[in-house]
Amino acid sequence: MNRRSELRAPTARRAPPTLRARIRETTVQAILAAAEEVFADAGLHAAHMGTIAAKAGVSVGTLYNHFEDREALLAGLLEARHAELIGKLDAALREGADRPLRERLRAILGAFASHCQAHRKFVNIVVQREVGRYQQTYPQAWAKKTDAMRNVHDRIEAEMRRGVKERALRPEAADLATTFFLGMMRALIIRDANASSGDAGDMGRDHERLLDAFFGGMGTKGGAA
Amino acid sequence: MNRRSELRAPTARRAPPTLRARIRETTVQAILAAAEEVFADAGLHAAHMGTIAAKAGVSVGTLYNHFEDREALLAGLLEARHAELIGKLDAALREGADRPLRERLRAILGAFASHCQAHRKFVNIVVQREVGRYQQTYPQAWAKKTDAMRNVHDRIEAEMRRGVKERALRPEAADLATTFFLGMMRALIIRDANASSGDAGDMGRDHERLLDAFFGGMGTKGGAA
Amino acid sequence: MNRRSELRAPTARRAPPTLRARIRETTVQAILAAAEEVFADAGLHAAHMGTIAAKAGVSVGTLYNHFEDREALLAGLLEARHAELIGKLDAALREGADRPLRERLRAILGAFASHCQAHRKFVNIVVQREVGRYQQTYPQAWAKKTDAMRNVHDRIEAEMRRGVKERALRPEAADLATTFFLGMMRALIIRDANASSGDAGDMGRDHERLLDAFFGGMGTKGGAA
Amino acid sequence: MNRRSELRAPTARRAPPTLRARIRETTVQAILAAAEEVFADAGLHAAHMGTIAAKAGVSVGTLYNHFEDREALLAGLLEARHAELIGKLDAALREGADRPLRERLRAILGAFASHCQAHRKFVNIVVQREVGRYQQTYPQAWAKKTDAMRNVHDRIEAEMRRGVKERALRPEAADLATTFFLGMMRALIIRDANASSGDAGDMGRDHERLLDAFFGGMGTKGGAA
DNA sequence: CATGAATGAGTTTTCATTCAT
DNA sequence: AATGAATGAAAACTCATTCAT
Repeated sequence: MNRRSELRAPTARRAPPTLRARIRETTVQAILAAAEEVFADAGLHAAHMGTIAAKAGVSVGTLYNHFEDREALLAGLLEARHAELIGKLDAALREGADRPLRERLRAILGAFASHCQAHRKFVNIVVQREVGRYQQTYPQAWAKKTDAMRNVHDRIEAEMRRGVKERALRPEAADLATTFFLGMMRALIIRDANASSGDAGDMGRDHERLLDAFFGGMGTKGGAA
Repeated sequence: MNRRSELRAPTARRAPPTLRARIRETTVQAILAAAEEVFADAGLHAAHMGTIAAKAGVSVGTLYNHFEDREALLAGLLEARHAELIGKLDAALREGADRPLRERLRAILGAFASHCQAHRKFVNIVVQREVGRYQQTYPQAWAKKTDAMRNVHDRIEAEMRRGVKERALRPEAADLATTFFLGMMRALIIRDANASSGDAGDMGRDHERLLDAFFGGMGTKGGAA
Repeated sequence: MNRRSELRAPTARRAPPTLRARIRETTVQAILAAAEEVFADAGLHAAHMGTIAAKAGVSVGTLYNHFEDREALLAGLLEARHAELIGKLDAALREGADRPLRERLRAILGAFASHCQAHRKFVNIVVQREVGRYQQTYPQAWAKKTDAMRNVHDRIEAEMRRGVKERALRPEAADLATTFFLGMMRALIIRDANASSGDAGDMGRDHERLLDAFFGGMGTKGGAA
Repeated sequence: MNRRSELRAPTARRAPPTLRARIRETTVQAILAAAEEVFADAGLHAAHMGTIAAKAGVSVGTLYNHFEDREALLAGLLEARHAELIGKLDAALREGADRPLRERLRAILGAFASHCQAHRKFVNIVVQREVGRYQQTYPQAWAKKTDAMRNVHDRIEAEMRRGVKERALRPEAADLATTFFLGMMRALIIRDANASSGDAGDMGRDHERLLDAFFGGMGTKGGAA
């Protein structure tokens, strides 16, 4: 994860391969958790290494022992969280693989909601698309972000295509379905993020409303002909 | 727009009251245009006063002759552009006031699309919600942003409520209708912003698709029951 | 001298082309003088920007208004001082052009001695060859140094070749003559630099001794046959 | 060589008194060899403990088990190498004690050349006089350096004085003879160090040319009268 | 003794803001 | 008003040194 650590002089002993490694891992996790909070709360540019270190309970130097520089820390954070999200997404899709589209999309919403609860702060960074702005400033982080976005998009789009085949979606809707679905989901997530963090609302109910709207629209039967 | 400029009023001279004012206005507009580009391209934190000045063709000092400080410049920019957007929005709504909801929403989409074309860069700042991140850092700008968001949201929500009364929207959809409508619209805007800026796609067609999806959903009639 | 200053917005006015420029020049000179002292006293790596700024009576920021970075400052210093040395050297050579080799070499020694008096500190940096060590660290500075060294060497070698033609030097000595001459001169300069800076010794006498040794050697007539 | 190691004496154990010592010595030699390279290649300030440790194949901690701190390592290196040089020099002088000055000086040149071959890198540190710059920064190392320089200078000066008595040197040349001799020798060493390390040139021939120049000068008999 | 992660003081560099001209 | 050099507080990053294992 860090160039430095890979260049170390060859260690002869093998004896305690786990103890140091485990401490190391603990430190890295603490750093990532702190970085998540600070990056989300302060924004990408205003997140200072000193603040992150303080929140992680380590010294600045330790940050640099584990991550090449500020950007590598951000990239590492994005990578870790995205991996987790993709994992949840795939699990949900695998589980609902042979159920109808509506249930599969519900599972996707569930995966996102679960990830939002686990990493509310992190989601803010990504959903609000902040990294996108820093394409030139943080190319490494940007790459991670783009990868993940495409992964998510592709997985959902695949479901949408299957949905068309299964006659659950109208064919002419196929190409914008993913865009609109993600747009509506994002709108929900942002609304909840903004709502004074206390009440999370009834997530389940909102998901049903989203699915209703997605499949059946919000108009009356004859109304908006 | 600037504390300094407001104290300038009681000048004795009368000679060319409009010439100076016009030069002044030209300068301010050039600064705003430059700020728009730089804030959008570089991001809120990485947008430097020197860069803006250079792009506006003036010196840094001039920036400070017109805006109290960096944040005031950002706030001024947000205010100017939002005013313009709200203006377009109101015009569209006034014009379509007695037509059905679908047409009123189409007019709203049109107003946004028009604003996006005029100020593609600016829209990036707002749609991507970056300012939200800087609540503590830029309170003044944050206030402007919040105002504008609420203004837009309220106007659309009013239409949605009218839509329910007009039997164009199902009553139970009312409270999330605005959220979903804006979410879908944003998804479209972002997609186009990302698409290599050359091909704008067929905006009109996408709007119809959005309205179709909004009113009638994307599912087959019986499919996702 | 600095990338930043060249990117400035085009200034319309031409009116006071000298005042600001003159202040600018004064500042640059003050910075170079301070840099010379600090680089020489503290060494290339231990010379801190803060120290230089303090000694120059300006703020750190000002250093960066005139020089891209630390290395550019060092490179600028080397360039300025080398230009001066080469100037003196050429003047000396032009003046003595039609006199015998011994006098031409004496003039060269004089040019160096004069430069040493004017920039004793600077000479320490170069004569002690410190920059050479930092080939990778300060490539820009290293290039300037190398240029200058070659310039000096070439000019002296040209004299040596003329000296052979004039029958003042033995032909077989030609190729090492420059090396040995510079070696002896450097030895003298270093000795004086180390001597508690007060007594400069009798420079003129030492030069004669050097020329004696260079032309006639230090052995007795028959002794070291 | 290190305060810590000197306090280790009253150990009760006796078992393998030489094995440990030999391992110890091996480690120290590896460290010194690595330090020599890194100090020479990177310069006194840019030579990092981590780099030295890596090159020596040990961990940073081990460096500190053998040397009090960074400066002690440098001082230890200087001491070891200087001791070796002085040893060679004394051997050469002892051997040539009853031969003429020219041969004694040739032996000195040989001793230096041999040392240069064995420790080309180290020689760079000293010949280029870099340590001189760090009088305040590395007082310990500076002291070692000064000692060694004086030792070398004194030994050569003694020979020069003997040379005067033996009528091999002109009396009036005596006081600058050492300075010039060392200056010429250094010039040769530096020239070879700069020459792309492959071709060492004909060292023996260059030494003769140096001795010719030193004793007989480079001028024609009557030329530079 | 060896190891290597943690520490944090010390440096370089950036950039919003001021102000003399 | 416009100009642009000077300012200096604030950040990122480095690396010698320590110490628990």
